[in-house]
Amino acid sequence: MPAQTLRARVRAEMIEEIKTTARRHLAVDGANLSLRAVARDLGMVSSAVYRYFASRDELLTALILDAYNSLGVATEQAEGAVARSDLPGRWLATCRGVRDWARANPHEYALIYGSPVPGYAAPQDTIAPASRVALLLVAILRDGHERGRVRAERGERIPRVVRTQLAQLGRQPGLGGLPEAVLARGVTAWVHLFGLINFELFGRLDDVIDDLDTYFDYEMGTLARHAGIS
Amino acid sequence: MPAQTLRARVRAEMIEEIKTTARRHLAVDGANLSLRAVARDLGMVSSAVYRYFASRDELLTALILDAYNSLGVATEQAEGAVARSDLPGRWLATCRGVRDWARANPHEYALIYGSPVPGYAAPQDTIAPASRVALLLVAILRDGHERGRVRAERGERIPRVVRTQLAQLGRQPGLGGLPEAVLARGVTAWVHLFGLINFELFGRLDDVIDDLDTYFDYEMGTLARHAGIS
DNA sequence: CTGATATGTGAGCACTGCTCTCGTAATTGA
DNA sequence: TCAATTACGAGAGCAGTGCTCACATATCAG
Repeated sequence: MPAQTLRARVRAEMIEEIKTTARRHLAVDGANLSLRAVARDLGMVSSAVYRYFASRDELLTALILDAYNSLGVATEQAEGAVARSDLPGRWLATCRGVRDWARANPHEYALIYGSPVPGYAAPQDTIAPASRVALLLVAILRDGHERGRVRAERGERIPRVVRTQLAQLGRQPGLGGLPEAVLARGVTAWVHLFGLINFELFGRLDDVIDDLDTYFDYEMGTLARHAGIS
Repeated sequence: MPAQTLRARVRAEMIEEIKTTARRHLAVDGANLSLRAVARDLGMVSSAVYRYFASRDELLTALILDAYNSLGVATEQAEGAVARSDLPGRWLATCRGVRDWARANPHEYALIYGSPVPGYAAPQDTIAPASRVALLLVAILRDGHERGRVRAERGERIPRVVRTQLAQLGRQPGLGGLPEAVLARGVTAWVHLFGLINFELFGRLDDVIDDLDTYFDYEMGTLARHAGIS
């Protein structure tokens, strides 16, 4: 007799199977995912799926959560493979990690970084997985700052409102003790990273930049230097 | 007897009416627009709509085209209201113009800058309206460059591949005669502008930045300075 | 072993995009 | 001016959708 009851185990497998086939359908149909089609593929009747997911939205939410975590681990692995002291290397690896995952899983990326489906409110438990990449960027900045190799650019004037906002943001767990100027660069880089990937994936750069690999690295390098990473 | 035949005129009005109610539905249902619901609102049967739009996709395409142009004229008007010599003012007005329009018409914005609907290929006639904002940004840079007030930052090294790509891009109509370094900043700003608005509209900055008005202006100012606008 | 629970089935409802046929109205050419 | 053509709206119908419900069966806990 296993630790889990048989029914619980087969249920977990079923959930995984549903999500897997749903992901496969996602790559074809995009966000308008058909529960019935997924059920058909699994050889079950559509109403049976509702034993596992209360609605189509709930299935999509599960896929979104998985996507955030999948992106998170992929990026963290890429970043983790670089020597701790190599800050620019870690930075670039992080950015590339996001982009590579996005290009490998464009539909899942669109699911989490495209337009939100109307009336769909992101549940509370998605916000932690959703911030993994941002935390990774900040971690690099913090490491660099602690080693004295990331310094706030002087002479730049941040509006007082923004500065206090950043200070407040810096008090959140995981963002501790960074000067506002550095944190500001972090946010800028975070926005630009996903902005660029969005434009690339959604074809907005198609007749603008050919060699997107090189351009991406160039832009991320600029961001890194801008953030004070040497 | 009018210049247009009566039928042609009432047809044009009908098309406009359909698009207007479709836009209203868009603000509620989001991108999954119901042709039947639109028809119901207009007191006609669903099949009648097909006399005006061959498919739901075609109606969406028309809305997309209108949205691009609406965003274009709004931004161009905002930019046009600033004295020609005030380059930072024109820049900020342009960026604010985009953001204001996006915030005023979030669903139409999502339609054109959110994830593309799967299997939907942007028709050829959308690319010109889609580039109006970008051309506006470049026009400001070109004006500044001609007046000798926008100078390429020295000391920055652009990869050769990117540089030749930018040179080729600069040969396109409307982008004439800008140094690659300036053009590079223009592209960066363009990406960042829409990246930031995306993050704002899609709620990604909700627990990060409170005073988004100030932050936006701050970021756009940084971009302008970065692009060499003084 | 028995009662409770979890799961799959199939019918059904209201909705969707889209097609087709059929009258009717507006337009056009002779 | 009149006939032929064209444009348009109505309505039925098809295949698909998300979702609910009653019902049967398999699995569990006590």
